[in-house]
Amino acid sequence: MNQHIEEFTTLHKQLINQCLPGNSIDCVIFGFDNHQLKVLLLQWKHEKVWSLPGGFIDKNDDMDKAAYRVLQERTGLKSIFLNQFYTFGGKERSQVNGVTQARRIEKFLKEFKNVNQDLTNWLKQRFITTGYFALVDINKAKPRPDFLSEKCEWKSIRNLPKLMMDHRKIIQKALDHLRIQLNYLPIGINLLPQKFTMQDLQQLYEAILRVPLERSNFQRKILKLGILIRLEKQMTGAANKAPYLYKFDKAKYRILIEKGIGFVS
Amino acid sequence: MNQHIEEFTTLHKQLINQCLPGNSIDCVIFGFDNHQLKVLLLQWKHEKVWSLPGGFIDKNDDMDKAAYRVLQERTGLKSIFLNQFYTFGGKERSQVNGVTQARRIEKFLKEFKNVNQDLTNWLKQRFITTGYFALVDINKAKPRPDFLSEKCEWKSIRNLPKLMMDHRKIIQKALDHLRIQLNYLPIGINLLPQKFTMQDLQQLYEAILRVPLERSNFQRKILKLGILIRLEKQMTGAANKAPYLYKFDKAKYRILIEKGIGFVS
DNA sequence: GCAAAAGTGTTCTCTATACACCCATGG
DNA sequence: CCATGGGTGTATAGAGAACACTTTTGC
Repeated sequence: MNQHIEEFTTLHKQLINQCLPGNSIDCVIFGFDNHQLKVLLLQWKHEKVWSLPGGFIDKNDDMDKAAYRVLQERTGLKSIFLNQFYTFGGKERSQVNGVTQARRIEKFLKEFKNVNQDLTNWLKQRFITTGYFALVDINKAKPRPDFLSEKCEWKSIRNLPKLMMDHRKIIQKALDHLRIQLNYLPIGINLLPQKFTMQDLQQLYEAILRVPLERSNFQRKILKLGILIRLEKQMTGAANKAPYLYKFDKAKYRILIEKGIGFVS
Repeated sequence: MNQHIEEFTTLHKQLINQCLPGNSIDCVIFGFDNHQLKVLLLQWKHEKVWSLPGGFIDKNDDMDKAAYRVLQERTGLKSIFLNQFYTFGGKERSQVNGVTQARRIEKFLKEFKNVNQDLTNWLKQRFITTGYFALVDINKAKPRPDFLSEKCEWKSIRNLPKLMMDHRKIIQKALDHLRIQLNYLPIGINLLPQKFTMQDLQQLYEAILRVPLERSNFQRKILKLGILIRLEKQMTGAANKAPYLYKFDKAKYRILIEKGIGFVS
């Protein structure tokens, strides 16, 4: 418990003196595992609800850096695909199903006796939050709760738990963004391990788009992009033809990223 | 001058008591005129530099509402196409070419003797700004300067004047966004007058994309979307065939907006 | 040999592109 | 009748979708 008080004292000073008031960032961190698209979520201590990993912006840092730090601290990953997608500035956004975030915070902080009222007030103010979305290799990420939360886990987007504030809406918007991205950017490189089969990639696309794709056409379409390098075969031990493994040709991948599709006659 | 002092006193109270500190919004308002894509800009009093029309967020308003109000006050338009596109949170964003915004504000406010120091400080703080872009019919808009600025004018995006802070970057990002939008949304409805020729529409697309398009193919492509209604011919008096006028079929237009193009096999 | 999955091929349709052609208009 | 721009037609190449066919693998 002493450790908690100390952490809160540090937090208190950091937030009120060092962070921009009223601004936060939230990260929608996507991973792909077991044919499912997943999101990294935190569960607060003494609470059932979950939330997106988020943070505040140091007065001396770019906002992007704040997002980068959150991502790094929650996943342990350094080199990361990270993009801003939307800023949520509704005045009622801290409220969902009648539960206000202010009430939640008050209740939560009362568990820790020694907490300064200033901190409570700081946290209770209206926040405008900027959403970032990230694509990471789920096998390399090592989820770590922050000290406010008990759990840090991957949750399938098809079965999300109860989320606080407008975080469900934020995830939805991130997904919309991701789907649009898919139309003119190759994205697998961030979500898959180094080596993968064509089926892996197809299942990733299917998980994101929520649409079954035709196997042979998918293969042709992707290969024609010219960003994959075919490697050795993968002997699975199953009673069928062994699939090739692929990896991304990072140089060509990067060139393709520059383009996109265009309305050009 | 008395009027100014009063305005500043009102502003002072409004800002410090009524608006969220550290957050602003900026609007990139596009219009189309004389074959050129234009942006609505303001020029401060006693200054040569220009800026985007912007504003602050009332503590009791959604952020979207703040943007809507700015747009309305600067153009006089009510029913408007308005979209958030990006939030600019760089810590050095108020600085460009060595000139800080803080210095500019200080100098500017000194012209008005009676100004409270609190106001100066409030304006000098670090701001995170959210960019909105709008598409309006340039003929219906009635540009109005706010009381801080002298002029409010349309400027061609191909020849922008000197802009304060990171406003040039903001316009650039809005343009990028607009071009991407063009790939899967019809957008002319907001930028053109009720009736227009196919050439008008094509020139709008060319102005946005900065690419010449093939006349006959453009016509077919657009008509196939099924969102245009052909009207009477327009007799221009020129020595050539008279072009048809068109208007948008708003119902079908709206349906098409819902879709977009998709990676679906 | 058989089932299952992977890889490749074929066909059809639709779109994009380039360009040709005719039509309308006013001088 | 001619120059100019508008509307439509056409030919070709490429992409997407559906599906057939062949190959590989372990039982």
